[in-house]
Amino acid sequence: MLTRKQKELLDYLTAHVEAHDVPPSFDEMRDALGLASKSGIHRLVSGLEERGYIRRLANRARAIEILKPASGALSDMSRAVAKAADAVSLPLLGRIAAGTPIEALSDPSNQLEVPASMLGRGEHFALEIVGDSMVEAGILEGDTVVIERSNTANHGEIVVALIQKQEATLKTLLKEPGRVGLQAENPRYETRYFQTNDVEVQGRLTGLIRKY
Amino acid sequence: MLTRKQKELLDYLTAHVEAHDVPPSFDEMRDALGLASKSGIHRLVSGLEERGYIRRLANRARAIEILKPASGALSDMSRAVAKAADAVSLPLLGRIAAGTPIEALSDPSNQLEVPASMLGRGEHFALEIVGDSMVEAGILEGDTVVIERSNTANHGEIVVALIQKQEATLKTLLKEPGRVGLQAENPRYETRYFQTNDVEVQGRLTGLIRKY
DNA sequence: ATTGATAGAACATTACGGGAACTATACCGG
DNA sequence: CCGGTATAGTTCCCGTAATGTTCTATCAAT
Repeated sequence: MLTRKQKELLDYLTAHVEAHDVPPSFDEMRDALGLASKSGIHRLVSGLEERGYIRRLANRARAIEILKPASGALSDMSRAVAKAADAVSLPLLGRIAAGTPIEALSDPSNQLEVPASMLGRGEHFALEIVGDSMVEAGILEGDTVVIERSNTANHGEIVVALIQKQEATLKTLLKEPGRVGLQAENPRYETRYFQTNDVEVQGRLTGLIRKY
Repeated sequence: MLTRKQKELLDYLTAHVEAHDVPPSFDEMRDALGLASKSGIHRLVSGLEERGYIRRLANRARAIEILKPASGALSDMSRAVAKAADAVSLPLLGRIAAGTPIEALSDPSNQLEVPASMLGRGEHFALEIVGDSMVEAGILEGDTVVIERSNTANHGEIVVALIQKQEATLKTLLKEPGRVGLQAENPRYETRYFQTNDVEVQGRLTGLIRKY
């Protein structure tokens, strides 16, 4: 319902009221959002009012009342604590390699903590890398990759592909007319080509985590 | 009640709002469903509105409100669990490359969320990689490395080393009698050797995070 | 041919940023 | 109460980018 900037302002408003019991002035909002002019703030405030998140009195200083607080807002005290919890737990589904299907590992205890910033939209899961077929792309054996579930991908993206409904592998996707290629990032492996129907994209690579 | 595509879009909408607190734009929806044009999205959105699953303001960016969330959203095995997990916020101190000192970047806003499991006991910080001197170790330009502050390290470990109190670099540490070597993991760079006193270990590599 | 579903592009509208002029309110001293 | 002044809020302009809407072409299936 809100644009990014509107949400940003609402977050700030909520936090400011919690901290000071008084809504901020336009200039304070301008500084808080890093703008150089108040006019932009005015528009954002109008947008929030239009959408019913705040109510205000015209021409009155600091006359903003918050009707629907920002959902993610926390009080200043709890913010410091909660800052450490901005991560998400993903299911570690198993291991993946060239040539073998994903070992099912639906043990629910296998969860991986992932920084929330690594996630895009949609559903994600994690896989542990086996083998060296992607070393040239900086993906080593033992690394954990974060996959965003998706049944489409663009040419050149690294994807989890299911070949003929049997073999799952992490490769660079090559979309060509009438066929698709799965390219290993290692000169010792050859690119394999398949009929478009034989390759099913299960997800695309979103992040990588390695522990030393 | 819904077509397959409509349900797919509603699932995505629900997930996006849950994750970002902000509805997606038409372009984001287009990408998420793997379409090449926004016109299809427009029709799906209209369908959802007509059937009462969402409400929206005409001509307003991201002005979609979900009335009936997708119920099956949680059923998928690979859905991200939106619960807080143990993570820690580390200061992103700057960037590091072979040959240049760390660019000071003490902007406190540059914080990186890191899964707690990646950390050891001591103090940690993060650095962004510049250059390709460690590609053979799977460390690429743009990656973020997690460093545990330490002034000692073992032979063969990858460390942040300060050379002659001037130049900071990420290299493999070679401890030899009477001297130390700093080895790039790239055949195009030579291993450099220094007097033991000229090389100061600032920390050792603990983890690596990459976002695609 | 007809229908349905996109792709593609053109077009319209909104969002956002900076700047400045202007108005309204609060406050202060006479 | 009055004027002066500082603070706060409003409105307009411009320009650019992002976003939303609409139309036509295309293609596949019937």
